[in-house]
Amino acid sequence: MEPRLFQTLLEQRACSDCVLKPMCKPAIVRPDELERMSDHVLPRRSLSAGERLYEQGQKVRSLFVSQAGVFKTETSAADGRLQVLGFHFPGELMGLEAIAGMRFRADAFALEPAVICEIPLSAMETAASRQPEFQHHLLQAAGSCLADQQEHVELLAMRQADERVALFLVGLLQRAERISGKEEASIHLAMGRTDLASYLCLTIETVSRTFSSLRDAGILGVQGRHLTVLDRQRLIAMSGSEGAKSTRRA
Amino acid sequence: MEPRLFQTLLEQRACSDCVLKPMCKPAIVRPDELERMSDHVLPRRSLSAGERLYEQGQKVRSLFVSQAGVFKTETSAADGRLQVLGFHFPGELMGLEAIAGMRFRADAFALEPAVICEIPLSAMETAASRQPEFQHHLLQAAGSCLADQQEHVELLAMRQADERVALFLVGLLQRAERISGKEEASIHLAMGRTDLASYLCLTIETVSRTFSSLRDAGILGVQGRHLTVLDRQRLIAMSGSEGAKSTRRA
DNA sequence: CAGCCCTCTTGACCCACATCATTTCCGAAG
DNA sequence: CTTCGGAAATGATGTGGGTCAAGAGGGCTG
Repeated sequence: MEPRLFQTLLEQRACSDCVLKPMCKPAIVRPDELERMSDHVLPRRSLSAGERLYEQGQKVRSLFVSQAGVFKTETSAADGRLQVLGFHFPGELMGLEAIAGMRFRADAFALEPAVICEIPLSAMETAASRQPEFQHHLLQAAGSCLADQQEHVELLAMRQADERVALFLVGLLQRAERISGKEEASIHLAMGRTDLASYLCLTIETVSRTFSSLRDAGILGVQGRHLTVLDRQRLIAMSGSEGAKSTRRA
Repeated sequence: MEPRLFQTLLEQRACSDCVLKPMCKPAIVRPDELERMSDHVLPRRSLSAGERLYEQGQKVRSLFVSQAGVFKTETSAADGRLQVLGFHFPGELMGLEAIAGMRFRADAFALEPAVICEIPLSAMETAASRQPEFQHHLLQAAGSCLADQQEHVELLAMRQADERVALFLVGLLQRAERISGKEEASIHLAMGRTDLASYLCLTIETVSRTFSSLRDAGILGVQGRHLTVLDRQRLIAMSGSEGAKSTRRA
């Protein structure tokens, strides 16, 4: 796919599905007009790959929604250990977990060149008060974040490494398909093995070995960060339900 | 402590700190008056130990806040595996993660005799629109839920069993102290070893062994569900920071 | 094209924790 | 008090994946 086109698709999708849509000036706009729009109300900012969006401990003034590009959020413990808490795709809200303590609880990094929409907290609350519809969207978005986090816990609770990897891949596939609207046969990983391993609470060696065994089983084609789904059914089967062979734990 | 008094303390604390306070009729009321109040706006319900508050898959009409008693939320996977996702203390919001899909994603059970406040979604959104202060509280509450979930992930990412247990206990201690307002030397576990193990992604045997080794190390007194903190400093030290001895993982 | 660096892969070994199997504890019922 | 049953503790053994150690690509720069 031609990059420019891909970018445009992302843009359409991200904006048409964005929690901030009701706040963003060209809220309801025909998709074919989106491309040439430039006068958005919300401030935007471009980030290059690896650039930091916000920093753990920093005071929260705004929340963010990726408009293009995938982000990761990552905490660093006192002893220096890093832990990837989540990956954030276009249209997904970032930073909500920080508003209770008014400080960001993690660093956020762009994993690839990205465009971010910023929403000042004060503007957000004002808009939510005035527009019940937006308030509703906001609560829905909060609920989604929470549901995502729960899924992360459920993923970690699947103890076999291959189940975790499979479940993660199925999740990626679903997110990609929700964006493109069609069934995808390939996955491009925005993150490296290190971030992947951290997110799954495994080592990079284990992730690598798991990919290899999926490849050997004819389920997945693996070329670095480019994956090809060869046997969708078996991949889905591996991602949890089939387990139950041995293993106890309540 | 006399049960009646304890109940009263819980009641004061839960209500004075409740997200729903601005919606609940006797919102600002002197603590000494709370005890004899009975005409609350929000519907309440008593549950006995083990009773289910809501069920996975059920349509969401209301959110809940425990007013007294600890709850657990637990998902059951297709293959029957159960996973405890969280424990919910008085004053904490339950069910927000469900509003994106409009169905509860987990079962909720009272772990002990409990009183629950119910808030219909429609009433909540209306109130939030009319009272910016309540809207603000609600968003803060959503942020807290999210932060709690992140802490759960961080807990699971601490791989050593004893670190997880120590971190969990320190968390309980903090919650108890936030409620009572003073430093606590003992912890009463509302949950059994099975729920504890599930939450920590360990087996009950490992939890039990970890408790024993904490006891043998003179850090903790263990009598079933009643724990005594003997060496607070070492317990806190174990709960993460000290790690970093071996183990890699990014 | 060579040299370099960085990410990923693969192999060999080992340990923390799961698993399986008893035993002990403790509260409720009689 | 004794009996009973479920929860918790303890012991013995096995293994998934962490750890350590080498390669193997693959994309830069000179």
